[in-house]
Amino acid sequence: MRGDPSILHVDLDAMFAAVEQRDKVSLRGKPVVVGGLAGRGVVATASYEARAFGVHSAMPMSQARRRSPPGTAYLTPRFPAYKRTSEVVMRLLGEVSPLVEQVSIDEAYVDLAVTGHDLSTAGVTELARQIKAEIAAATGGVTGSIGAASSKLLAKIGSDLHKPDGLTVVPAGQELAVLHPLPVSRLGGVGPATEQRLRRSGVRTVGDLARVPLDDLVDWFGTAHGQGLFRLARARDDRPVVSEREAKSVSAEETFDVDLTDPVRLNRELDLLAARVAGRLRAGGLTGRTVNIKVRHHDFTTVTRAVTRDQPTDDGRLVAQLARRLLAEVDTSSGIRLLGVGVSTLADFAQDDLFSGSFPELGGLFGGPVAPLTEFPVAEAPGAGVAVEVLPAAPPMAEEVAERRDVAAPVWRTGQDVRHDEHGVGWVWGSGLGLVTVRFEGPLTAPGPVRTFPVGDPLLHPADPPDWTGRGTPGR
DNA sequence: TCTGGGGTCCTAGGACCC
DNA sequence: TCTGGGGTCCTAGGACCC
Repeated sequence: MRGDPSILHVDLDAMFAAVEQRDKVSLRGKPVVVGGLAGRGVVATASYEARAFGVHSAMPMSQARRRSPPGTAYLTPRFPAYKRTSEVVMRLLGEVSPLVEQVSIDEAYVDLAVTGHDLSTAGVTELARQIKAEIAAATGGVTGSIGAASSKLLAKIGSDLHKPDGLTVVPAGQELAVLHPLPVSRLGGVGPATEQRLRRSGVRTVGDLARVPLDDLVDWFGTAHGQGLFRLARARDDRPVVSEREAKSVSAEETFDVDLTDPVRLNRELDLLAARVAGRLRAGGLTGRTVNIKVRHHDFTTVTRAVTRDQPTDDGRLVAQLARRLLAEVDTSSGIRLLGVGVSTLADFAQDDLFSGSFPELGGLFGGPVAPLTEFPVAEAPGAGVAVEVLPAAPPMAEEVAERRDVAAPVWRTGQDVRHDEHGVGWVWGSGLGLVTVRFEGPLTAPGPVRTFPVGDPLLHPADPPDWTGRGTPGR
């Protein structure tokens, strides 16, 4: 905690609704609800006129419609417009200080300590007043509330204290006086579950929380959360303002208007989501090793599945393929309301390029760069079967051998998958390293020639993989 | 017509390695 | 041949935030 109120928290008031009211005169002074208008939509932002009727963010739209008076405007979000307004404000804040942490599209912390501004309470108050006026002028009337304090915690609480169009400066030394009367739910990180647990022990205000021993908090909430609450209740918060944070995951998900059961349809949706995620990865110059799916059942129970590969990817077809495998592990027969695809364990460079050369020596497979996808000519044994054995690189696993006489069907063993396309080219598809032995056989006769290939990584193959689904490549 | 979409962080358990 | 302990990676789930 600092000795000056040198951290600002700037929060635009009901931003989505405010932009709509700015852009359409007839909406001013009226209840405006922005969010998903379809059956399962929720409220993203309600204007203050709508909030008076009990409408708030995250409320189901159906409920918002019941609460709102006639004449309420229901609008689908126009993100590009909000983004432009956000950029105007962030640019403005960047002129106040070089250290600005944008938390979301409508919120940011500004560190004044790295500037030459007067950090007295009066000085900061005047500065915040100016910033508020500039925001309103630059955005055409969208207002922001500002809190200034000696920590992020108090700055954020301050900006919330007199919304909308509010300004609260917490003088150094006054933190506990401001904090302790507030309900615990005002602390960042205290949601419904934490609030409920605290209430069970008679804790309602931050002041109450400050009287709970550390051991109890750790008991109830675990080490990290427990210690965090202990500190926050005492206004101990030295989290720095950080301007750049690296993304940790990229994901896309969709809630369907009606629950889906058709596996073909589900797979198609998965492909679309995978393509969206991959496109955003590429746009951000990112690649990731872990592919996740999220499945929400009709009863809102949610499961996730994940698989981590050795090499990162930004290839939508590969993400889709892995996502389909993961989905195959989940029982979808009773109806799916939401499907999601994500990529995590991100690397910020495309590793593909490093290994797109020729096959390395076998020795290189063990710990070194991996080979491209292994191809083998199925046509070498026309009209015959092909036996494929996949031997993992690690000797202890060598007894796990996948064997299959018909490579048209997938082989599921040791994470490997064998296919062939209509051109008579077989593919080994998997993330493991090792050797694949292909034995070409005549029908019901003695084994034919045996060839051994290093198993590489499909991601690294420069050519388009074949369409294993038989339904065409997921389109864009 | 209850419950969006994009994220972050934490925990717990198991595998694996030394 | 009764078995320890720490570190790391991975997966699944949950709480939380805007």
